[in-house]
Amino acid sequence: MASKRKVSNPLALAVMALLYERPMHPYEMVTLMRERGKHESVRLRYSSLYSVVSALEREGLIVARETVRDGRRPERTIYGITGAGREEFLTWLRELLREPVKEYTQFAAGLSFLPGLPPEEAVALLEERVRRLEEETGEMRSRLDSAAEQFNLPRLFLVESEHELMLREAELGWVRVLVEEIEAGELGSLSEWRSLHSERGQMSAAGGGEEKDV
Amino acid sequence: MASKRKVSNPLALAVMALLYERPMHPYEMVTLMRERGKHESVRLRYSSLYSVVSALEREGLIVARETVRDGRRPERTIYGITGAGREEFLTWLRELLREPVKEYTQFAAGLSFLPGLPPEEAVALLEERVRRLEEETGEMRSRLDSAAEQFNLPRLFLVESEHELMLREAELGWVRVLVEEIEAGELGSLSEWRSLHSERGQMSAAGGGEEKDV
DNA sequence: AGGTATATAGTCGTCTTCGACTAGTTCATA
DNA sequence: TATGAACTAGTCGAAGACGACTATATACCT
Repeated sequence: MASKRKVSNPLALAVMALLYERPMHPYEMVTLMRERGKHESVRLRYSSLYSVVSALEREGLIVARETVRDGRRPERTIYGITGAGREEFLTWLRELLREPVKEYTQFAAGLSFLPGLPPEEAVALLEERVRRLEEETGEMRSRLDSAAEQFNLPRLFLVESEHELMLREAELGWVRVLVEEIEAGELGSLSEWRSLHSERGQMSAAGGGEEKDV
Repeated sequence: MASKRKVSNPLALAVMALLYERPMHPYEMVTLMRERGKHESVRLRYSSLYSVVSALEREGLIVARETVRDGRRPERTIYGITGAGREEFLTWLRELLREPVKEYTQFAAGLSFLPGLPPEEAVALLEERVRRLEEETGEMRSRLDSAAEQFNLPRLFLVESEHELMLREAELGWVRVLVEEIEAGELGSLSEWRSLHSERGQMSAAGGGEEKDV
């Protein structure tokens, strides 16, 4: 399973989902994705969109139906989904829901090199992160609540936003505890940690012990 | 802040971190990253590594020190970090720890199109995900415990693995609840949801209501 | 002696992805 | 009525990332 897809950008999934509903041209896809908040969960960039659309067409998952011209605007090509496209959409979607995949986050990369900073600085930075996460999650939660009630949209259509909020809140709780644990010396002796930075800013071991292989 | 870095692949951060310790050649970086488990938190690919190293050299963040040849093996170039490289490493690391950044996950993309499947199938897929997550988190936890005690490595050097495990466990709990909520009709009426799929497999609204903008 | 699996140490070409740019249209406003 | 912002609808070139491939050395097995 999880064999290589010919068009692997998740934006392609969104394109197929939209064309599953009805034929439309790329710019309309952008508009609809924005209206529905899908650009919060699927990275949307014009330049990628047009490449993705070409790739999908090349692979026979969508087809150009007609090109229309509106006044002197550039002409717009209207695409529709094919049978193969419908199948691919469903297969892909099932796979995404069924199979957890490893993601590499920026924060994980940062944490990997935490010993690269002295403990006091690490604590200060993480405390700043806590503040920013508090603000961010607060805003997410209120936007979520107001979106739900204003349009009385079933939660079904907001589930990805709830997921994002959940991840952020989990991170927030974890970082709060992490800060306390660092201060309590529970990650390792603070003096040893500090000593990695003693000689004129040179680290003697940025990555720590030699034989970690988790 | 968070202005564009000239070399933005997180692998570059790892390269600078390693060269902060001492000069070495690219293949040795791979070996060290593997030994220390850094490839779990920073995506490591040979081909990317060599591009990243060239880019860092081009930008003056690292320099080639010497090239040595060992028998008839290809020659290896040994790189060292520059002053600019040290600064860039620290600045970048601070930014990663201080500023939360939005990440787009595969699962979030999948969730966005959840209404594209009938509720019974969605539940089945998510239950399968729960099983896989249980297995995965179980393995992660035992590897983490054994790594800590076998080498009695301070937690400081495992913090990114703890972070990853925390995220997975949070997801697991959330998906379990989600399944129950779907079954209880708390995301929206199951019959309405089903009706999106009634006409010979055609969806009438893959993305749901028209005016969501969370 | 021969075969093969694994570790070493990369190169190359292709496909993807992105940021920057173009260019016409509509609308408010001074 | 000129002017500048915001919206519409993309194109293009360059850089980035990845998979597939190459080639030697060494250890192990039979």
